[in-house]
Amino acid sequence: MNISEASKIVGISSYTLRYYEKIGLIKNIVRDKCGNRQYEKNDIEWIRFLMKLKDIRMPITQMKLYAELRYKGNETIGQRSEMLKVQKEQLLKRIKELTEGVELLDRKLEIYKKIGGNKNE
Amino acid sequence: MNISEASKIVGISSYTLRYYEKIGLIKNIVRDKCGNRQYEKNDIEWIRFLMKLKDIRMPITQMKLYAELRYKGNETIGQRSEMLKVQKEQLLKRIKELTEGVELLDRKLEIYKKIGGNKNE
DNA sequence: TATTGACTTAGAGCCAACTCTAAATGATAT
DNA sequence: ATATCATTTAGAGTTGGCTCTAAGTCAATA
Repeated sequence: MNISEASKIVGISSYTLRYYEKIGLIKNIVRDKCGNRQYEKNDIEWIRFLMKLKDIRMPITQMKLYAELRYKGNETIGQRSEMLKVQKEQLLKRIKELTEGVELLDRKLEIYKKIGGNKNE
Repeated sequence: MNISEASKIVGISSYTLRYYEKIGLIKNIVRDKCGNRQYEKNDIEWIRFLMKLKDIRMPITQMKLYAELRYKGNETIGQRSEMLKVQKEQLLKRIKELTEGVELLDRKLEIYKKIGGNKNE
């Protein structure tokens, strides 16, 4: 599939797809006879995985490192595991912070309920 | 307390404190005879609350709206409650996404364990 | 009195992560 | 054949959120 189709199915713009390639997150995209990018199934899967890493706030620099290891093949699986473990720890920490954030909001909402009545209801 | 003391106790730079004032997140800071900022107890509390909102990824534009309502006084408590409720919903959604992220990482780590052995151990 | 040091301001610079522009090429539709 | 349209590239511009610089003021100390 070409770039605009790929763009649609992964949910990011063509600009961004080219940008990811430019900075090395995506590599070895096949070109057709006109020189246009032809994204294949496993490219799409990889981009989807990248989007997941992005969702969980892995910075692009980290993703790039991960991508480099991936493109080196199976002998880097140990290193990739380590990276993902670190990422997981950070995620768990973050989830804890956000959960505390919810509690803070609940406390604040409770206070507002007491002093303000509910003028918007 | 002056700006550098305030900076230390809230954990953000003097630059950032002035920037927050410039964009309207913080207002009405008392000045001493020399024109230097004198942060008071309730200023510090407000800044700490702002930092919590920031931690939970409320964008500065939203924080600014919230700040404007706060500086208008108690008649805006209804609106502020609404904002915090929206923020809370977003947070809960985010927590769910991150929890799914942890699961994704666990699945990937399981796969790596199977195919790669553990070359880093 | 001279200098040191913390503060003041307006505005420039920086970084991440896009987002877009301009100019060119090549395939398809009229 | 000409126009239209998606694509290509390099590189410029944008946004959010700071971060710093330059030039100046003021109070305290040697």
